Amino acid sequence: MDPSTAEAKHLLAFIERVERLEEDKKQVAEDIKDVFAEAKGTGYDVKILRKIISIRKQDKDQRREEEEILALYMAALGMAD
Amino acid sequence: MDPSTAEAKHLLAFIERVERLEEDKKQVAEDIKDVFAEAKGTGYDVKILRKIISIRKQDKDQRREEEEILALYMAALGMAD
Amino acid sequence: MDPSTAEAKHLLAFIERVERLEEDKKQVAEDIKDVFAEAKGTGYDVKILRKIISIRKQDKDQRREEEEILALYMAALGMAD
Amino acid sequence: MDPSTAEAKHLLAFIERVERLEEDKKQVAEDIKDVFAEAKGTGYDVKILRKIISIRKQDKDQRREEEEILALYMAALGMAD
DNA sequence: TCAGATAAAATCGCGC
DNA sequence: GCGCGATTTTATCTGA
Repeated sequence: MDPSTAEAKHLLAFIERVERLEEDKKQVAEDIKDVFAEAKGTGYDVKILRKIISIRKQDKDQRREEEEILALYMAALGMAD
Repeated sequence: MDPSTAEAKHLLAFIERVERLEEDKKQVAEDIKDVFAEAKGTGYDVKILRKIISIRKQDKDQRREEEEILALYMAALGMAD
Repeated sequence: MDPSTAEAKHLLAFIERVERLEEDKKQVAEDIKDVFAEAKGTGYDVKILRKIISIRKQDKDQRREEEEILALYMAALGMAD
Repeated sequence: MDPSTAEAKHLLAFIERVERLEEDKKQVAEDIKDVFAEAKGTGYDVKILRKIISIRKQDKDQRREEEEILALYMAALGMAD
């Protein structure tokens, strides 16, 4: 594709937007690692921290799922939510 | 590879074992679909069934995770479990 | 829902049938992993094994499709197959 | 653990920092999906876009690696880079 | 540094 | 046909 066409520029714009966002994501992932490293330096057991976070996440997910099934039940019973 | 060598036969044996197991897996997946189809025919809402199953699974996972973190805590405290 | 009603028992029966089948499926999936692990221990490259299996699967699908097309032609020509 | 202790607050602070960062990461991931969705709406084939991005990433990694090798050679030859 | 475990992406397939 | 969910593959990460 001729890179000077408007078409090519349009395409490149999308690609570069994604690439920038992926850079951001990578950066955030590194920030998370840094926090764990800092916690470890303060004496915390990283494995336990991860497990706590995982359980808290499951709690949240479970609550969300329960709300969803409630909505499904209400829809099945013809009730607005 | 010459398919008459012992090497080739050995390789083929692994491949065919996997292929048979994948057939089994596919069969089980179809059985599951059949059960949902039957439930639907009996008047159940398949989406709700799936959601219930999903929540029950989360319950089980959560219980398992809680046991794991308990074990981690006990290990951290130097207690056998 | 009152879990003692026939309705609830009926529902639970479906759910438990699916759960049992999902257990089976999980078990078969683990068996497949075990075979790959064994092959790996024998010196095979698992990634390549997977590739071979995938290609064989494609071949089979293609052959099946060609047979179906052949059957269609034969039917169109009024020939039994 | 008594959640009112300084210790518990300290722990919670780490956990919440990680949780916030994970929220951020999730948000960025969604932004990426949005860009792809927009590109799709403009007529692009998302699969191809992903392929292009993947190739560009490989190129970049390769270029970086080549620069590193070059630096190694130059260092081995006693040349500053 | 590597294997094993874990998590993330991409692809596939179903149901709506 | 399109989103959504499930599955599979790929990448990342941790512990030995």
